[in-house]
Amino acid sequence: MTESPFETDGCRPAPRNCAPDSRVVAARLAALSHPARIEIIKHLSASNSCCCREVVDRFDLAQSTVSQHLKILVEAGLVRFEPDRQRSRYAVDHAALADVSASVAALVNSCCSGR
Amino acid sequence: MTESPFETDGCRPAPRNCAPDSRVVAARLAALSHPARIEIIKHLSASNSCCCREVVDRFDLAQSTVSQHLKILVEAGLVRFEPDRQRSRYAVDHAALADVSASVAALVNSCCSGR
DNA sequence: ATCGTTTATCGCCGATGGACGATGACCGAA
DNA sequence: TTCGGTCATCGTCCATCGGCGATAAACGAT
Repeated sequence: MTESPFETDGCRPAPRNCAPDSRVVAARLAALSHPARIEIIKHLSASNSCCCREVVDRFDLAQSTVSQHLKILVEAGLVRFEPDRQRSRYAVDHAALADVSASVAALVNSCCSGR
Repeated sequence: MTESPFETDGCRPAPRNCAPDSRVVAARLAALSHPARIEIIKHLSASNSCCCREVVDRFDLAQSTVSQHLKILVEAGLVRFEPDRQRSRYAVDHAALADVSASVAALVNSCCSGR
């Protein structure tokens, strides 16, 4: 794979007149909308950075499943990936995470300001 | 149908050692993780309250599809529903929305504080 | 070279999501 | 009552998700 999670699309299908913004926000929230991935994010953050195996040990999920969740998080740009010898180091991208938080806050604000 | 989306569960499946919190947050984010629903939330908020038809006119989605999206938002507690004659009035629950925002912010904070 | 470990990917499967059209209920107006 | 508009629900279809085991690649150590 090349890189950016949003190069072309990678978002859910949306009706015609949806702001592109909504698609991006939705895609990021989708990455966060699974309990296992939320826990993985927490775990990564607490450990600063982890390899896949550490996460597998923590949760009782198959290694392939964890790898898949990690991939989804990386593709959403919420987690950074760096190969390290035969390991893979995964670390939370705090800026991206903060950005998601800001996006949600902005949505909520836009909803309240319009009243 | 009987009732509340969370009576027993209504959340996504989660590995054993997921904080119950994560399931609740994930469920709410799931409701927000679709571009159409985000746009619907914005529209509801801008109009203060809408009936289903108004939303259908705004987006080119079938009435049944919009109704389904609204149902999901209501079940997630993000939108309030009130029957009004033969119409249905839908309005954003700003408190609930703010709560979601707070949940995400808390997640992000917990990730940053642990460093 | 061989083994053990770690990882990503593949294929499969059941379940869910998202879209639609059709239908029937409800209600106001004619 | 009948008609038109609004709505929720049902059934269907297709795509995606989420889980798993199996496999192969990569690499360090023996």
